[in-house]
Amino acid sequence: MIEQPDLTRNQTLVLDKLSRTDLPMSAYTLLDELRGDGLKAPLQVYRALDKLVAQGRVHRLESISAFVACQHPDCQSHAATVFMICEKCGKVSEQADAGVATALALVAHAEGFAVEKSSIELRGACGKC
Amino acid sequence: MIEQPDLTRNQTLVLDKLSRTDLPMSAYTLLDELRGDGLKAPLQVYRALDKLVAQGRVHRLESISAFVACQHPDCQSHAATVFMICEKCGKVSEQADAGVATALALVAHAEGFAVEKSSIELRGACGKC
DNA sequence: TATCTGGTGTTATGATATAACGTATGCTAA
DNA sequence: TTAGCATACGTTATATCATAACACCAGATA
Repeated sequence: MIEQPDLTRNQTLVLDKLSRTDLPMSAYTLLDELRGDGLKAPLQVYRALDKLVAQGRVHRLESISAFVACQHPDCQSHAATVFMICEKCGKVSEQADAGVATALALVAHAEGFAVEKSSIELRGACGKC
Repeated sequence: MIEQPDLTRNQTLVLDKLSRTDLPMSAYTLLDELRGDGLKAPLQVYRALDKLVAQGRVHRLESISAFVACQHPDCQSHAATVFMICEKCGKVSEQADAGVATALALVAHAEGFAVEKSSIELRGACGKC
């Protein structure tokens, strides 16, 4: 288990905002929506996001430069998380999958590559769209 | 087979530059290195990159906002390409793997998700580092 | 010729992210 | 208690990545 420290005010604001939607948000959108709570500068948001991502409570979607709250209770325990990003409705589904993790581990091992982080993002249309 | 049209001058410059290194390059680094060849503005590079990426001759590494020349002769035929990016030496290895493709297809199918593009990037240390 | 398409060049701007600095707060150890 | 340290905060400025909008040109084609 990884320790989950208490969150600071800014971290709480950012995580709450992200948790109340199933859509990814950019750092600047977060900032705009949190101006009413006193946030004024990008760094306030980015610093909070850095911590939240490090703790695994938020994920960064590299392919769209946006952030989503983790949808899993115990995300830290998963090796490979697959994000499916719908191009139509924008919603994101997060799935941990052992088969994907195993297949990726095999590819990495064959190259002698030591994986530290992985980013697996599928773009397309979700079941509803 | 996908048709591979002749490249324009700007596209050729960009692809040649990328092909002469095994390191990924940002669009602005490419621009700087191609100023001697007459390129002056970011759009000249981005437009060339757009075409090359669409043709599969260049890949964009989402997690580092950089571009690499494709290392495969027939990349178009592969469903899932895994990029392993070394955090120490910066080199990138590109592997197409059927096991990964299959595992991802299963995850997507379980969600009813229709995949259009995939981005699979592993960060870590390569065999030499 | 007239027109269409796609590439080009250029200026300006938008979007994402970090550097650098000083301040405040809470903890720990002498 | 006080000194020192680590961490978060606030602020200004700046770096980095990417696109909008417009005019021009060259080749294809009807």
